[in-house]
Amino acid sequence: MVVDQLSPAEVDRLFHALADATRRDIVRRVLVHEQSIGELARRYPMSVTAVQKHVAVLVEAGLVTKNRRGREQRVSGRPETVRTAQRLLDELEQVWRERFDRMGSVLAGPTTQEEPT
Amino acid sequence: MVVDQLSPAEVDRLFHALADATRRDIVRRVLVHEQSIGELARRYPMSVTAVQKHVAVLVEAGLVTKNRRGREQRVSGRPETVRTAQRLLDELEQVWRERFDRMGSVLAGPTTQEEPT
DNA sequence: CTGATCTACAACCATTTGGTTGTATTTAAC
DNA sequence: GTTAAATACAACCAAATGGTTGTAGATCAG
Repeated sequence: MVVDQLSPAEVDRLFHALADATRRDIVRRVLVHEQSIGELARRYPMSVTAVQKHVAVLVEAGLVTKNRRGREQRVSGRPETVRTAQRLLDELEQVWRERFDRMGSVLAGPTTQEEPT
Repeated sequence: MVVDQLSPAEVDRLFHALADATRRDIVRRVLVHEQSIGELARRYPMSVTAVQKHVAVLVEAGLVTKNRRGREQRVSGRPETVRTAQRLLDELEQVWRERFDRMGSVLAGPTTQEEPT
């Protein structure tokens, strides 16, 4: 039930990587098919260097990988890591669901016990 | 199938809000039961002001709400927004799944037909 | 009313972020 | 062997982030 293997810092990196529209778009593209830095850069109104940095952030987060192919660097998506993020949110939602279930118990009868602070 | 109503900037805010361990912990707590700023602050090694700022970020992201109750401000979690984040990730994963399906089609042979949209 | 508590907010600070330009290295093409 | 293309990387910059302290306004208790 506990997702981890990921340190809080890694989770930070993961969600931080997703908190930028350009990076999300890059992930979307390279989940469809790998693409070079240059190909990606042509799609955004920014320098190749800027895209390089975005890709570096995504690599650190584990959302994409780089594979050198001759003089280009092919970027491809890692769906497992998207899944990891999903599981983290599922855990969060589960916390709420458990409360919801407890509330159901309250409605069902007086046997429910509050957790002490 | 399309999640939207959320602008890219709103999605940015949502994931950015989740990209901090303290904020994730606050969300977890207030999903269980609402809590005042002060109560929350006692749990973290930082000032009340710092926690206030974290809560403000979470409010902007729609992950929590504040409700004044006398002199305190009760913070409670919004599970719908957690759900929204999940759907955004589901969409990302779906992009990959569609590619996977296309690859499957190729492997299965040329007779396979995509489901019309 | 007085005093304590809870929250708000401004000002400040160091670090990180997201971008730039410029230079260097590697690889491909001719 | 030159030249062009793709990437890497350092240096720089403005703005945002995540924290602090200090001050002030509400609200509750006595």
